[in-house]
Amino acid sequence: MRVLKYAILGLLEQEKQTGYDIAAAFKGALGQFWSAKHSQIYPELKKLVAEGLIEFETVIQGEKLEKKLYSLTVTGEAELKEWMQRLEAVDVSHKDEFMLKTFFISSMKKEEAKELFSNQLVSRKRKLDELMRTLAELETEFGSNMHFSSSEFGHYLVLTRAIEREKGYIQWLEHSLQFME
Amino acid sequence: MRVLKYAILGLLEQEKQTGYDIAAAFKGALGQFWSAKHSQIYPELKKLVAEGLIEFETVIQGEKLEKKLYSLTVTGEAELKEWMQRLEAVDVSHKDEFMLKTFFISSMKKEEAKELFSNQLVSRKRKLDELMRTLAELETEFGSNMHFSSSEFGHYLVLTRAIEREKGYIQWLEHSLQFME
DNA sequence: ACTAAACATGTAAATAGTTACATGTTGTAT
DNA sequence: ATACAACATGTAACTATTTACATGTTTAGT
Repeated sequence: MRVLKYAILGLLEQEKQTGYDIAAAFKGALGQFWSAKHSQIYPELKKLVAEGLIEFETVIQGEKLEKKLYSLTVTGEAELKEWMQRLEAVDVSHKDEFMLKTFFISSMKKEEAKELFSNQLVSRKRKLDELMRTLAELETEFGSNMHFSSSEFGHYLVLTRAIEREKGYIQWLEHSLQFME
Repeated sequence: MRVLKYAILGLLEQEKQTGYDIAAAFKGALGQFWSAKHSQIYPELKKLVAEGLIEFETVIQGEKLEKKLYSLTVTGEAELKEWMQRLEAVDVSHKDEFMLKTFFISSMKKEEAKELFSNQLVSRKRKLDELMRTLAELETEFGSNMHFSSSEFGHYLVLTRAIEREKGYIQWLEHSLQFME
């Protein structure tokens, strides 16, 4: 699949940046749906240079710190566009360890299950809170009338999706807890 | 993490079964949240036997087909219980290639984006339909008054979660399409 | 001046997961 | 009878991902 490849191409299309910057991007809203560690990013960058999809210029930061600013080549841009338009099948299993445990709920006592679900509910609510705060920041910075041509439209869509996802999860947890009385 | 290990232990706790049966289980509702191919399952079974968590008896099917019926050992059962009660942190990135594309929506023309979203909407609706049919089957087979002690309670919870997840995704897709006018 | 956090880049080793290779049996429908 | 789908089990090679090892610089705060 090489999804990381396209994640990097997409990030570089938005802006020239270093491997470190890419790793940082995965810590933001994007990280809700894709991420990679620097140990995977640096080798991938090397590979993409070898394939001619990206290139870099070395920039001196401060006195002597060499950093590599990567950017897309024409070929890289074309490959990104091709991937963006590809209509891929929805993949089935979004792995979720908590739901795996849920499937085996019959092997637990009712009180243990409640404990597990309550704990998950707390974590999910905390996460939702965090995401809502990020959205609020985005809205104060760029205004709340987002539209297709806003530079932050992708960011906005991803955040709203993450928020709705958490809300849905929370509702299901609460409903399931009620089911257990 | 060794999550597959626990998936297998959990399945074997429900019932003695073969590697093939385990692979089949991942094709059902469970597969919405965890799955593995037989090429990963068979070596893992071997490893779990070596670790003393499971054991098997060889059974002859028909004339000469040897199949291995695996079951939990006492140690295996204990390890499963320990994992079930563990309160793990919610992991951040549920990887989703479509949402990665969404993050890069600014690199697309409006019409391309609409096409992408419409296509995803169709796929998601189809998937929702499938899940709803599975739930209907479950309800005709076991009745619709599910409770904690129903043998199919885990199955039911997983299905309802998968359904709510798709509904949420669909709503977000529709809302986002409206946003693009 | 010092210190801690953030910036910056890599490699090595291990685990996890997918695709491809490889083989044979059994049950069901025609 | 025969053919096809489902049952059944494995290994090999490759790709993806994580954890650990390894090192050095710059910036901001005290």
